[in-house]
Amino acid sequence: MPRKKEFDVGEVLHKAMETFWDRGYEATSLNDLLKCMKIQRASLYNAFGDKHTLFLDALRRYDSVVRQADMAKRLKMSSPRQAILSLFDDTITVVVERGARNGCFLINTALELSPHDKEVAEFIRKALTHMEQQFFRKLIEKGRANGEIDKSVVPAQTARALLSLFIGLLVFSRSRPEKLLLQSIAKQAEFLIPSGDKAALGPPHLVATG
Amino acid sequence: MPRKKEFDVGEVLHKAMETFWDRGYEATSLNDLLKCMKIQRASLYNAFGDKHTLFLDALRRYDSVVRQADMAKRLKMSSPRQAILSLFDDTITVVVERGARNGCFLINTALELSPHDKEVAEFIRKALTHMEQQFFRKLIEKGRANGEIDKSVVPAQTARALLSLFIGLLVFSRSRPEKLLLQSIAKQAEFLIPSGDKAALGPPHLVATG
DNA sequence: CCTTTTCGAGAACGATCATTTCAAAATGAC
DNA sequence: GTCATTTTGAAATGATCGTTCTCGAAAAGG
Repeated sequence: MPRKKEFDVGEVLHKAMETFWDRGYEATSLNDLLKCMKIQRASLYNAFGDKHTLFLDALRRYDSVVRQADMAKRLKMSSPRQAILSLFDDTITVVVERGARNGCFLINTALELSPHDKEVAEFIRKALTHMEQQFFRKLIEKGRANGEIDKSVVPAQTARALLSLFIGLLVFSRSRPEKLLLQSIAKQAEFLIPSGDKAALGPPHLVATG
Repeated sequence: MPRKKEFDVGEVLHKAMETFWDRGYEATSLNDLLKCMKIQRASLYNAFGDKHTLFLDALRRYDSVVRQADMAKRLKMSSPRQAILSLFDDTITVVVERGARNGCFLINTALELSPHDKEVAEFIRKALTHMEQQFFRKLIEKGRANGEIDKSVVPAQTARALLSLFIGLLVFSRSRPEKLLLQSIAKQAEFLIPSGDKAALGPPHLVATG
């Protein structure tokens, strides 16, 4: 039978993902991709079809390898409340200390392509909904159940607010990656999920300090 | 002296702004611009320089004519707290009822160009900072002063959180323009600036309902 | 062996990109 | 009317876009 592929498909797809993530869809040319993926033109078209298909594959890879993997890791943490807060804290750490200014590939793409690309739009819609329902909402419910989060917190609504705050954080990480600014946002995330009977604290808005 | 211009510069710039706002910088071609501005190639280059300069002009126009004008209007409102909340409510109304899915030109551009265009990045940084300090922060301080907003609210931090929430709202308006989702975010904005002595309400996290 | 597929390296495709150029028409000042 | 100036319409620029194709060499299975 045929000759085997000389490059690892997942590996070069990952490289493509990084480039699209950094520059967006329109600003990334085929030559840019070839350079970073280190494969030939024919190989790219043979393995991935066209640019748009490659982009969707890269987006899917980001969603599973980066986003869902990270979420799964946090969902397994023993403290639901800490799982949520660690997402904010870790994001800040990566931005401030390691200088990661790429934001989130999904959010970047949501703004660039969602209004004009139905296929991309649908994928992003599902990913954001998944993040809202299966990450934030689920963790809030677990936290309420085990007493870490105050019962007054409404899961559905707070999940949406946390996601919104997190999106703001990601936007800032691309345009105003200032530590104090990002920390204020994380602090308010904490404020949205006040501790329950397991941990004693005053009314949440009284602990607001930076 | 010379022949007079046959088009209104501000008018055609406004048209260019709308197109860039809708599609972004890279996805908008010169032909797209010429079609929507209804002027000739030579006229465009004569009046605005090149595409990048035109884009910056459009961005500046958006900032002054759309953003700053709206902020100024709200800053003059009698109730500072309502001024903030009306920004969220009005945005939702425009998105849900008038189908405005363009989001915010500044935020869209922040994600598309900020990491790779220093000139744009600096302008956006200033605009976002202005919005944080001169709109949210100033209104929170006024609200605290006149008793509409509880004294426990920390202006600097809450201003950042509100801006972050608002950015989330704008991102969603481009990718998930669902009324209930957007309203949850607005509700949490309300939650971040609990009423002071002028209006009686329980602890803020107890009023969470849709 | 032969067949099949992928490889590297590149040429070539037509289309579109942003930008420049140019002659003709139109305008306002004199 | 004349001249200077700027618009207009359109053509032409060279570059780059995504995509297809060529071609010989290399590698694996029958």
